Amino acid sequence: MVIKNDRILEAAIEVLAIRPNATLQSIANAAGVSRTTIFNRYSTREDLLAALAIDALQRIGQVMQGIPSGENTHFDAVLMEITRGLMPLGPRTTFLRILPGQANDLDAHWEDVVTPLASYIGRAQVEGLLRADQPARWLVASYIGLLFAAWDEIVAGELGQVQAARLVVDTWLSGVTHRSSSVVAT
Amino acid sequence: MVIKNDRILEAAIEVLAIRPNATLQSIANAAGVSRTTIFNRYSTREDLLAALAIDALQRIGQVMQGIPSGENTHFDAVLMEITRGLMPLGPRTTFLRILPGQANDLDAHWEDVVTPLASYIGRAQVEGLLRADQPARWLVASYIGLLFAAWDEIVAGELGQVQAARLVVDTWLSGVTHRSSSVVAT
DNA sequence: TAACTTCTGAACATGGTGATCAAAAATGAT
DNA sequence: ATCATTTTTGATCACCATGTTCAGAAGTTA
Repeated sequence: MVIKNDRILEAAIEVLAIRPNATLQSIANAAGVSRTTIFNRYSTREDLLAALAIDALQRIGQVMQGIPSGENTHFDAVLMEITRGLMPLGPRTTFLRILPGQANDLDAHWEDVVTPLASYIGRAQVEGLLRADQPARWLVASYIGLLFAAWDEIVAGELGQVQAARLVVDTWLSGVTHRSSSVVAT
Repeated sequence: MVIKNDRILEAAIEVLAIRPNATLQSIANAAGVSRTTIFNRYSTREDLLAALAIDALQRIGQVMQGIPSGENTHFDAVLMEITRGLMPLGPRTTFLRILPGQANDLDAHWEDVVTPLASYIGRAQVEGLLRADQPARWLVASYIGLLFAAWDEIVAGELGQVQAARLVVDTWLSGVTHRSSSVVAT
């Protein structure tokens, strides 16, 4: 799956990040393109928004593809690498939440995109690396939840990408309760 | 702070949950009220949306008020109680994310609402109950992140409120790594 | 140059938002 | 019950973003 770099999408991300209600005209201006051209490519405004979300999902998916499908030899290390790879995508993922959530087929895309992670986590659970007293689905959901939290903090300027990745992995694996040593090597 | 039960707000929650782009007219119909009346109370559409968000925040704040400000004698128990209290608010909190996030003053409201939790967590950190190698701000953010994850799962019908609360607390405190016994009593 | 595709600007219809206002309905006080 | 006040209502209007159509310009490929 090739992720193409569309001037319109890039401009839309910029403009909508500042003003979510921005006009298609203003997006067209930012993209250096006619408003008609936008309609040529995305028949409705909602289509454009959906394209933004799908683009974000594809980039997430691309990172997730880096997850090995074999044995979990270096679980923590792999998890950290994936998490680091995801950190830069924060600004793009805003649209996954702002989007008209209705019963769109984004959920299905999510499933696809997160599949490698879900499999990886599921296997780790079977192998005894992750606790088995929680639903596999929750393990995935909780990781994603921390991911969104980290993205928010990064966008808010409260965390750097490296630190954020470390916090996500560390918190997800070990929780926030005080203990002498961390599971993940610093 | 008294949270009033506005027919318009309740109708808006219902209608917008199904179709986020619903017209004010349809909301008015659902509320059994004239469209003009909506404008009398909320001067713009965005105002109405903001009112929904603020309402959700107020309800969250009300639960947070239940956090004791004294010593942390039963940290886990208090955390669980608060988490359980928050679980039913899932559907209302959708608007906190769907909202035109721009530079509205919702962030400030957030700060206010979460203050009791932040203080509570900060104190627990000082007392050695929670790990001190992570920013206090992240401890709060990660909890909220798991909260949103749980709300999503509940709305998706994947979890019940009781189980979801347990997962949030358990995961936040102890993480997902396999260990023999849970920190939180079941 | 010629065939073809994409982009563009203009014009138009549609529909939701927001404002205005006088009449109607509900509320409240005496 | 009467009167005064407030709220609601329906109707009308202007405005603007969306979405459509289309002929011509610009760019591409052969």
